[in-house]
Amino acid sequence: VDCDAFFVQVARLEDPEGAGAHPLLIVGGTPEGRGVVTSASYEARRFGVHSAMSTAEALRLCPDAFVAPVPRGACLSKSRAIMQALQVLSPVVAPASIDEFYLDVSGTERMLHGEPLATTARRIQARVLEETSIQVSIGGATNRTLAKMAAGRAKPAGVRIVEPGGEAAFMKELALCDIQGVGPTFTSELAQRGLVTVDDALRVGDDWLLRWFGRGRGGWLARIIRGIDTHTVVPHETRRSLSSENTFGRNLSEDRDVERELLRLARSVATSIRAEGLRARTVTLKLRDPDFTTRQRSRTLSEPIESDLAVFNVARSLLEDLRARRRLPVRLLGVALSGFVERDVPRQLVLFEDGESERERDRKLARVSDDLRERFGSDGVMPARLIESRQRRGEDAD
DNA sequence: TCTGGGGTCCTAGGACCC
DNA sequence: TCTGGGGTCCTAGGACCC
Repeated sequence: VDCDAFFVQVARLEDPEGAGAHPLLIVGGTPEGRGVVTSASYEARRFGVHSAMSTAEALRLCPDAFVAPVPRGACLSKSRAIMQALQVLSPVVAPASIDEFYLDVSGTERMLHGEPLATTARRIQARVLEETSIQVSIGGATNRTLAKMAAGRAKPAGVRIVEPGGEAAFMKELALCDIQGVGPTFTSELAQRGLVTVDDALRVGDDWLLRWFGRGRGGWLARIIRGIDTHTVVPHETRRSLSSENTFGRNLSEDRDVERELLRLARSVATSIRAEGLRARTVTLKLRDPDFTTRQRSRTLSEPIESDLAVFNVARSLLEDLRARRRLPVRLLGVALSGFVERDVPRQLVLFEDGESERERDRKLARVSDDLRERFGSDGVMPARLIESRQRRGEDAD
């Protein structure tokens, strides 16, 4: 189940007079043309506008377009609402991203008196629209990757079913770059060997695919071009990482500003993992220089952490490492956490404090401030240095 | 007024262990 | 009178997806 131009639909629901009133709509970036397109209306796409393109370029192609910011919070809650609607309709639902969901409906044939899958799909589609006002397209197949590609071919507002046994015939319609998992790099490597369509790859034979692209990629390709895919729909996949990053309006050159933004990001990711009841062992810092060079550095601790302070301290030390190698103004900063442990698992006793291990005091402070923010809003409590920076900007800070 | 912010998975090399 | 074979964990980078 794949939402049609999800961000565009949500932006329109959120702002009917603005985004909702403009057929030519770009979501993402600013009207001045900074940033990139997250999603564009189908009308705007006719001008060649597509997601990930810079908004400046999109506006050159489609000068009359209305530019709306990404309604991030509304998208998240809408996504959850769709998830809930789907869970009523299908025994197994797995979200694949904010706007796509896989449903395993095998075993429901008897309950549905053997109705065709397309009929079930139409009903799900109508139901989601009714409950969430979001229009979706649905693809059906005997495996996940084909269902996804079928949904893509059904857009907008369509249903496409690949019947059992029809997998290979469906794949023959496609170019290799249409296959999910074949991106720009693989596409051009394939083209260098003269392979553009699925038919080309079938003709050349598995031996050559394996020889040219290796056991991993070549073997995967040989299977997928016949419609063979072994992914199953697993309902509750556990989170692997959680991150927060920001590209600044202008590059930061003052160390003080860089540290302050790092503190914001560290607080944001740490707050999120606490909300999910997790602790993390690995902290990754991401840094983008003005020339768009992107560098990362990560550190895995012997003990998992969850407090703002511990995450910030590790991130700051990683930042120092990176900035020691190349010290330029900062375009982007990001902090990611991974290597999660459930908070409820008992903690290993720390034998040697290494200066980066978290103290009970830090955890308590973090949880108390979570509580205060829940009761008094996100500004209910914050580090002094963030308050100072607001005061300098003349904002109210009670 | 080029180039966002989330993610997942894979690979390769090195440290380290038995 | 050189340096096996098996494994895990970690880091960094990259491809890919929405």
